[in-house]
Amino acid sequence: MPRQTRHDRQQSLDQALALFWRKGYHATSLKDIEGALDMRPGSIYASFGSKERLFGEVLTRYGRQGLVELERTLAANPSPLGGLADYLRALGGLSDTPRPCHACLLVKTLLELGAEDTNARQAQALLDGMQARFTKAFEAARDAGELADDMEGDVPSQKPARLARRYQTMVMGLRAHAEQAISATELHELADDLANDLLALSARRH
Amino acid sequence: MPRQTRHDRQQSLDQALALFWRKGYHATSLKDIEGALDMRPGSIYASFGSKERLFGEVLTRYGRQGLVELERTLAANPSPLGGLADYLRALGGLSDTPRPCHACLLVKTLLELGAEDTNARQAQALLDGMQARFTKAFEAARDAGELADDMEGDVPSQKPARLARRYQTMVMGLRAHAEQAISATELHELADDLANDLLALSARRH
DNA sequence: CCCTTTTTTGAGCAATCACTCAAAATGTGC
DNA sequence: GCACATTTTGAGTGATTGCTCAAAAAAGGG
Repeated sequence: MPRQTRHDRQQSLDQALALFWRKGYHATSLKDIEGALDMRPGSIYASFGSKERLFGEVLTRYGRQGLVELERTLAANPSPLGGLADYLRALGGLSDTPRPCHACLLVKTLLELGAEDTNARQAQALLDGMQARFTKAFEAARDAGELADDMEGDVPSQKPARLARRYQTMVMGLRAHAEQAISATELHELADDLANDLLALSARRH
Repeated sequence: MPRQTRHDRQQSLDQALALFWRKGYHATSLKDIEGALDMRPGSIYASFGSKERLFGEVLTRYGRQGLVELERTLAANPSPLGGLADYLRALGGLSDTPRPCHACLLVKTLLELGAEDTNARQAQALLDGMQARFTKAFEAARDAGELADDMEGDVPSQKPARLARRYQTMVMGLRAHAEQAISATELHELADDLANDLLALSARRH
């Protein structure tokens, strides 16, 4: 029977996540990781293989958590468009919570490592997953009649996939903005404005 | 009389800029810099003091160039709101030009180095400068009667400062989005959609 | 309590990091 | 061509990087 390990793998990943999220990939040294996980190099390499692969697992974990949170927010609101607006507003509350970092780890990774790196591709794939979910939500909004069709025929720029792209642009921008020295009040205000612009998509048809 | 230097300072800065922009701060080693500038360590340190200070000068140069480009775009269009829309569309054309990187160096720096770093603060200050210019443009738009005042009184969310914040959010998001593996066509489409959303601010009043 | 299996340890590896400095090279004024 | 002032060189600094591996420690099962 395998002897039980001293450290919980998921917990170690969470600690590594907080570290990478705050400092970024390159600025996080193995010394830092040793300290955060309270593990010696040998154990770390036995468990995770390399710094690069550890970061990969961290990214996956982060991506899954983010998707779950999005799903929960959308489920809490009967209106698809309202759910998306709520998600924006929730991001505006980022500055209140004691997160390690306000910007999205996936975006940070993509920008730091460049599009060719393996882990950056992983981040890219996870971002694509988020965008796919956004598209589904906009489709639901359309089917529920929440989207204004300005003219009779369907307007290309109002197609769910393109709305989702614009929405993700806002989310990325908002979270990057949140990394700046900006007051909690101003961030709330900004998120609220963005949410209202989104809701105007349905209001405009009247 | 001082003997003339073998290298042009501005040209060296441009080469360093391309390097830092592509690889980020930490991933750029002095070996890389030596290669790009064709200078030996001693010369580099005599000219720029340290890697950190070199990066600082690079940021300043980048920021100034960006502001000049914004100014030119705004000046080319008699309508302030139209100018801002043009700037968005110009960013959508990023993927065509042979730039070292699509994302904004200031945002990359802010995300990589975290808000406490000296150079990140510099990046922050330059971003604030951009935002201030956006605000001026929205003020001009309002004074030209280009902004819809949905109700009679002034709507807080339509104040120039808040519009500028939202606009910068879009710019940041768009450029971060451009770092992803996205086709040139899709990026144009996205930038165009964002520009049209912006112009809708004036169209809505009818 | 001992044996086996698995995990953990931590000194130490080669490579690379940002950086220094005395010496060589290179212009300028005379 | 010479003397002076300045720039450029590049081998080499100590520190740190990600990582290895033989040995020690720690849990079952008997």
